[in-house]
Amino acid sequence: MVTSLSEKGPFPLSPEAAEGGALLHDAVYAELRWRLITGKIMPGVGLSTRGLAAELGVSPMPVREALGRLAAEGAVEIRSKRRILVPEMTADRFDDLLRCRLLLEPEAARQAQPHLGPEALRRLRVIDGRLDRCLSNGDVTGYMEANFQFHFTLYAAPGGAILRRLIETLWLQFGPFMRVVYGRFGTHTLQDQHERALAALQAGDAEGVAQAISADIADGMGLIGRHALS
Amino acid sequence: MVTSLSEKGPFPLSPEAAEGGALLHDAVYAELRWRLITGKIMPGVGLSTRGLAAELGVSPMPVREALGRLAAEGAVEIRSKRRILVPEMTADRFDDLLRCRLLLEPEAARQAQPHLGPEALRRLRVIDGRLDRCLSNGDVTGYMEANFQFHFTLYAAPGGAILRRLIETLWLQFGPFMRVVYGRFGTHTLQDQHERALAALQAGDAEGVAQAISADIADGMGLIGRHALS
DNA sequence: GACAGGCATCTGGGATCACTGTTCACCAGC
DNA sequence: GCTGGTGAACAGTGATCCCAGATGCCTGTC
Repeated sequence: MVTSLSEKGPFPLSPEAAEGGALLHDAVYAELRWRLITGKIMPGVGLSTRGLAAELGVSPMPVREALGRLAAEGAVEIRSKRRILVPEMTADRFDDLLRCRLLLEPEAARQAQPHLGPEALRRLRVIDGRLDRCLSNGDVTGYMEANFQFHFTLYAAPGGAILRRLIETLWLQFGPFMRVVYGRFGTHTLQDQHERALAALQAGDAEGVAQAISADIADGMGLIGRHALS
Repeated sequence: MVTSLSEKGPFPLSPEAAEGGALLHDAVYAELRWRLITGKIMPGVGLSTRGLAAELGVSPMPVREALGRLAAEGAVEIRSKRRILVPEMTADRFDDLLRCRLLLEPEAARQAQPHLGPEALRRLRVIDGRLDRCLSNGDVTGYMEANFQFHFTLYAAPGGAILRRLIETLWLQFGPFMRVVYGRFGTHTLQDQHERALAALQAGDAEGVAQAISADIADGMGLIGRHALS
C-alpha cells in the first residue's frame, strides 16, 4: 500500500489534518485530534488500530503511534490489552476540566487581546456568523467546529503557543462528552457570550474579553454539562 | 531480546519509571520523562531511537513510541528526518513557559492546600531537607529531583490530576535548560521560597501558599533563567 | 437449565525488514 | 587551497510478522 493518501486525498482530510505535514502518523494524529475535539468519536467506544487503519487507508503502524500520543494527552485510555477507548466522563473529571478551562482560557484571551487587530476581528465575526447558523440549523458538529475555531482564533498570539497547546489538550478531553450533551439537549438552548467578547475586543478591553470568555465557558460547558451529569 | 528489564532491572529505573507499568514503551516513556525533568538530557543534543534503545537495553520500537509521545508534548523536537533533539531554549519560549508556570502552579497549590494534612507536611519537610543538602553539596541533579518531588507533592490533591499533568508538561520543557543554567551558575545562589510555603501550609493559609509558590517560581526560574538568556 | 472450563479469535505490543531522505565526508575540479 | 558535487552510511518511517493476553462463545457436566 503506497497509500491512497498521495493519490486521491485519503481520508476526509479535515482542516486540522491538512497541515499535518507529509508524515503519515502526523496526518493520522491530526485527523484523530480533530475528530475528538469536534466530538465525532463518542465516549466509551472502543478504538482499534486495525479498524482505524482500514478506515483511514493506512497501515496500523501510524495509527498506533497516533493513539500513543493521544494516550499521553489523556484523550484516549489504553485499558489493559485489547481495549483502547475514549474515556467516559465522570463528574470529578468534568469539574477538573472545567476548572482548568476557566483558569487557562480567560488568561489566553487576555494575553492575546493586544495582538488582535481589525483583521482578526473580522475573521472572528465570520466564524461567529457560521456558528450561529449552525445553532439555528441544529448542526451540532458544525457548531463544535466553529466554536473551536472561534476560541483558538481568539487565543492566537505570538508567545502563546505553549498555553494554546495546553488548552488544546483540554478540548481533546471534553470534546466527545460535550458532543453527546449537545446532541441530547439540542443546540437551541446554547447561549454563547461571543458577542460580548467581540464587543470588548473592539473596545480594546482585555479584561472584558477575559470575563466574556469566562462566562462563555461557564454557560456553554459548565451549566449544561453539569446538568447532563446529574 | 526478552529484555534485560524483567530479569535484572534493566536501565537505571528511576522513581518515575518504576510506576510505568508492565508495558515496555511506558517504562521507556517514564524513564525519558524523568531524565528530561531532572535535566539529565542536555538541550540541543540529538537523540536517536537506535542509540537510546541500545542504551536502555530494549528494541527501537518502544523508544520510537516514547519519543513520539514526548514530541506531542513539545519535550523533544522532530526536525526533519535524521534529527530528533531536545529543543534549545529561546527567550520567547522561556517567557511563555514562565507565564504558564506562574498561571498554573500557584493555583494548583491553592487548590491542594485544604487536602494537605500533617502527614503531607511531614513528607514535604523531609523532601525540603534533602533539597537543602543537595544545594549545599552542589548536587544539581539531586536538587532538581528533590525540587520536582517537593512541588508535585505539594500539588497532590484529588481532582487535580489534569492540572498536574499540564504542569508536568511544562517541567518537561524547561528541565534540560534549567539544568544547564544551574550547572553554570552553581546551586549556592539558589534561594527557594519553600520555607515560606511550608509555614503558610501549616497555618492553613491557601493564599499564602500560592504566593510563596509564585515567588519561588519567579526567583528560582525567572530571575536566574532570564539572566542566563541575556 | 445454569455455570464453569476450554478453545478459537481478535487485538495490541514488540521485532524485524525495506525504503527514503538526510547528512557527512571525500574527492575532483577550478 | 577552497568549493561544489556525489556517494555512502545512517536514522526515521511505514509495513509485515509473531506472540502473548484477553474476550467471548461454545460445549459439557452437574
